[in-house]
Amino acid sequence: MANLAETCDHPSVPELADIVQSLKEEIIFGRLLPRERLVEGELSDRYGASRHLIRSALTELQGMGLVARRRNKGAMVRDFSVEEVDEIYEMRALLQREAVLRIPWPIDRALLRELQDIHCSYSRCVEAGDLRQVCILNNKFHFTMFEAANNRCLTEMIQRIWTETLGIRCYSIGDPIWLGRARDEHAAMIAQLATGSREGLLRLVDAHIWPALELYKRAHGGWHASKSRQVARHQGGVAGGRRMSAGVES
Amino acid sequence: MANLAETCDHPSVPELADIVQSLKEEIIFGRLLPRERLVEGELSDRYGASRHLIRSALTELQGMGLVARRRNKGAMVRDFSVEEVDEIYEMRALLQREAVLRIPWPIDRALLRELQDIHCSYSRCVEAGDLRQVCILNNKFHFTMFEAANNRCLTEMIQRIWTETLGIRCYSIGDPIWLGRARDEHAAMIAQLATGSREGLLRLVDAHIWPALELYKRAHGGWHASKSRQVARHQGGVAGGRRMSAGVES
DNA sequence: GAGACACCGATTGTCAACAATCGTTTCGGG
DNA sequence: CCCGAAACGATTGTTGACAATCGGTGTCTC
Repeated sequence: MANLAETCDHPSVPELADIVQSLKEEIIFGRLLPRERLVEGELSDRYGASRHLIRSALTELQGMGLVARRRNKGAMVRDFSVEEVDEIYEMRALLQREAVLRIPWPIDRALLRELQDIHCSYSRCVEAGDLRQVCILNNKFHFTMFEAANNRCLTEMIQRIWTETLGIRCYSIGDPIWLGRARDEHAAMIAQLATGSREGLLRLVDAHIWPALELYKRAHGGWHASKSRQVARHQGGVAGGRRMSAGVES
Repeated sequence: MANLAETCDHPSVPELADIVQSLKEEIIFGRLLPRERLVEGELSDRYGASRHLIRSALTELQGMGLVARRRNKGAMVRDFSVEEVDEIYEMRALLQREAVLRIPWPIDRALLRELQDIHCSYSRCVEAGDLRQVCILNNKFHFTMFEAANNRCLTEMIQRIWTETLGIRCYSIGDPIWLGRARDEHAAMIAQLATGSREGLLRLVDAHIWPALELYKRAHGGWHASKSRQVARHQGGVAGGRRMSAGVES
């Protein structure tokens, strides 16, 4: 997830951005697992940063929906129940579908070229096994496409779900089989953009998201279904998702 | 109602919740206008709270997309260009439509009853001119309906847009004509739920959101179109909206 | 008089010490 | 042996002072 630091102006003194980025990567690459505690003091030592900075980073991650916090109890990597994951993926499908529907058709040649370039780099990194770069280029590929829909609000919502589900997709990101398959699917998308139909692209983009979900579910097995319910209760009114209550709100 | 503190666990030491709530209300009722600066010291004095608390409140409002911040320059009430507002409303329409499509049909009688009750209270408050309560009940009405779609992710996304657009809808919230019309539309929705069709409800829910947008646009006139572009640049990589990559910004 | 530079006030960002809170363990009584 | 209460250790939340930064103003030179 490339460069939040460069685009997001405020909460990112260089060091803070680094910490956020690092934690994000530890989550997506599975070194930090869901429900794992994030103790401020430990992180403070590990990164050699003041606890204040760590707190800011956690707040930011919380805002991104990656971390859940409970007052006086600390932060943990956010965990999703199977039901929640299903709901999230339904929305992801809806939004991505909408994005594809809004891409001006036939596709702009410059955009197509850009996607092809990204895909080339992507393929190379897959070969080389550079997971970190694969991740970055994967994001770039999809968001270059989604941004063509020309609706910032839509792009932001997809981005939000994208980030939230980092911890879910961590099960597929390291799987060579899945990586190869994703690469092929990207190639197929480009083909549809170049000489195919919008409907064909729609099918591809939609089909593209489910394998990671299946992998996640399999990793959690049936076990997760009951367990997660406990956790859901344990997390209480999880503050991570900026859930909001019936405040006056308006 | 009024108990943000009880439902949202972490970021809401009672006092903090109050400040956030208060600022939110000042924005929706138009006492704080878009682009208005929010100086920490001033707010600290006004609320008699420590600057630290004010900072937290601003961070929270930023997370909600109501406030934009720039490093070392402070916070301001977030402003939307006309183009952005259009994009946001398109998404609002999409999501609300999806919610209606997901409500189990025929409608659950208990839910219908609940909506009717809310609508009764709502109507009374409209008569009484209690704007604050009107707002609260309006939210409650819509979210009771949206939650019936049974997808937390969807509800949260609608909620997010709902909050973000508080500053937009402030133009209609005080208009008696609009209030009466909204009340009638709510009644019509209940009628469709009770004995009508899903398609009828869809049309109503969709039509319901546009008047506020029109009012906003009229209030800004053609003037806003050019002006807002300057502002967009001035706000730079606005950090409020958690905007993503490559400063699309244009 | 115009432009560049340096200074200054206003404002935000950072830090380290202190206070409050939670979960757990231990101790005493039944 | 079991149960409840109090004290402890581990963590998080809060505060006030200090440092860094930005925009603007005044001045000096050409």
